[in-house]
Amino acid sequence: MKHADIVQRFEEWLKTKSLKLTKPRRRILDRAFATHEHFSAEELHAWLVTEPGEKTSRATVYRTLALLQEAGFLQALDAERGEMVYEHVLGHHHHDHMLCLSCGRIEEFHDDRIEQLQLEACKRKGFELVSHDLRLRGYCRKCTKKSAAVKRT
Amino acid sequence: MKHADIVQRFEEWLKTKSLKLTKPRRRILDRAFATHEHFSAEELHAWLVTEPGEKTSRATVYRTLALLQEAGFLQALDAERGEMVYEHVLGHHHHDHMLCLSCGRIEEFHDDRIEQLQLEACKRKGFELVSHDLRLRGYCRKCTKKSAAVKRT
DNA sequence: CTAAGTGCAAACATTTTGCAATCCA
DNA sequence: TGGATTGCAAAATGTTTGCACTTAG
Repeated sequence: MKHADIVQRFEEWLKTKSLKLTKPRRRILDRAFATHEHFSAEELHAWLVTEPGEKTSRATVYRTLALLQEAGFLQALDAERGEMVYEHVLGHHHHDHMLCLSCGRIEEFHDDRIEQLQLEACKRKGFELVSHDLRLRGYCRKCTKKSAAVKRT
Repeated sequence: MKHADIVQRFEEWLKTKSLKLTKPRRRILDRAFATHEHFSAEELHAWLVTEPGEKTSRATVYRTLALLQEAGFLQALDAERGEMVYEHVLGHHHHDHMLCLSCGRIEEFHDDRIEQLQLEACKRKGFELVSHDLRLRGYCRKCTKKSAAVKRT
């Protein structure tokens, strides 16, 4: 999806709530979608402070990230580093996460069969599923290799 | 497993670390295993303050819960209520969680096939799995019924 | 014009930590 | 006796909020 479309969609969503697409919101939206990595509110704020442009307060960053989540543009993920990290949702498929305990890398994966089994489990328990998240903790390929190399030494 | 055994095991584990089974630790252990529900550090502390017995500080509760986790007696779970909740691990099988968005209820479920598929996903990605947690968010049977009843009204 | 939005700093909430006093093997 | 432990209060941390001023439409 083109960035202009994203901006337009956000503006439309805001309109339905009688909210405005202000300059700070616009800047936050732009910057959030300019990265394709996971990022935290604090990181995003740091970027905005560092990079040239209008000043944007931490408070507005947090408030706008909340709006972007509510609007379904971003999703928050607790990657267990003490702060939430965000990722794009718009135009992306659902996926789960592998968290590397060594380097902090966040890897994405997906398996429809797992999702299917989740639904079955819900049916068994009479649970009406809204959302889920599956986090696998361990060591990514790179870190596994590195540690094997150390052992060999 | 009998409580006396749990106490003994904890004492042994502590010994391997040159740590002592003190009265506060003992009291925290006892109380933590006296409930079969999920509980938070704050709740546990409140129980200890309310119920008759030696005084126990919040700090010691947090510190001891950390030890019990490290020893593999308890597991922390982020049930998304702003504080960690704990559950027994000793003598219990692994399970995942369903979190009711309406009443906060935490339901447990398990499916070996899901675990198997997780392992497969890890193999595909070259990820060395250490642990995982799967959280399903939605509405439990009770709350689903209740909301259906409201609609009917 | 005026509801909505902003920055700032203070407030929050949970958890952690420094430290002097205390305990116990 | 000395390392481990405790309680207390202060600190840490990520996030939220109250408020007076500003802005968008």
